[in-house]
Amino acid sequence: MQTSSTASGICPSADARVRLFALLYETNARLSRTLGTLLEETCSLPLAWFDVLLQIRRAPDGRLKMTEIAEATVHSTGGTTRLVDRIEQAGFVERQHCPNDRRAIHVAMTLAGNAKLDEALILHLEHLDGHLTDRLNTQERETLTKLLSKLNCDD
Amino acid sequence: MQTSSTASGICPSADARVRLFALLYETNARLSRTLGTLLEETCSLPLAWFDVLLQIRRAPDGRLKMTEIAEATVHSTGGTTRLVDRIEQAGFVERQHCPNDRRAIHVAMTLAGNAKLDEALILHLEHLDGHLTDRLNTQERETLTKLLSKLNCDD
DNA sequence: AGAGTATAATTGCAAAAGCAACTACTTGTC
DNA sequence: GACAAGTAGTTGCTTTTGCAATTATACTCT
Repeated sequence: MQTSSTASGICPSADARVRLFALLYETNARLSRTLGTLLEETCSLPLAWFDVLLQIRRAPDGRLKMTEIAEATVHSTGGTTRLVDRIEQAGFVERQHCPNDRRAIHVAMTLAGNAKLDEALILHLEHLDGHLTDRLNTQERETLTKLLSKLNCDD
Repeated sequence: MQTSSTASGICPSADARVRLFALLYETNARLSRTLGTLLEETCSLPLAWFDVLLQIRRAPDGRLKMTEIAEATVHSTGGTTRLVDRIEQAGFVERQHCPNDRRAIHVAMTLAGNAKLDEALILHLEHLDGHLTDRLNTQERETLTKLLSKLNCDD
């Protein structure tokens, strides 16, 4: 089986690698959309906010700098500024001055943010039960995790 | 230092399923972003346009209705209308009246669209070589495809 | 055939996000 | 210590997108 060429009689749009990427793209879009709708409707929490709150909770010391949030959520720094603006305005996070570096800002969760995230995580787990756990068993989920991890490391 | 509450002792944000979803979300975001930048810079083709062109090429008869594009690309119908507007304005697709159903519209590729897609697919395959093929072997890619397919079927 | 419902696409409006320019601060070099 | 270069975050502007309302056409049931 010949590899990437084109023009040679193979149709690149049918290439297994192209289909795999498309599948990843589409699967994520579908899952994200249904989860986003669920969180929005039941919890009034946009998916992008959920993502930020989750990243902050995961951080070793419970807070992240703006650039770290941008990196973790795969947003531009400009987009992150305004995303955090909205979440802060809603009272779920707060900006704190960073003592070591006066340019930097620590973003930390508030009590309300923690409570909201707990609430959202329950919905998230229910959603995953209906879309992930019921379709892949534990072993399959572990395999998937391993494979995606390999793809996710940055160059 | 206390982990953020959650009453029961288990921290949902560390749950393997939650991490798997986050990994999918993030992996897709990263790959899409690098591909999008590449296509945009080298080929002047937004990733969303590429996706539409690819879906149309995949269609059995080389054209799709608006709703089918919306479904396939996981966009709203309103968003799709304007997305197709832009692609049409650039000359890569054209709207055709549907003889059976006067409400519906067939979207088909133009010669320029086909050429552009070919060009983009070459870049896409190069990108995949650097981000997919070099990290997962054939077997692993097949496994990943199988697992994602299970997740992708709609309810 | 006609009323009522369902479907296909579009449009107005508003929210969200990126890029590039900018400010403020830090670090490295001489 | 001062100047150059690098880094953190914000803002202006523009593009893209979704949601809800709208229009036009098709289907269904009596």
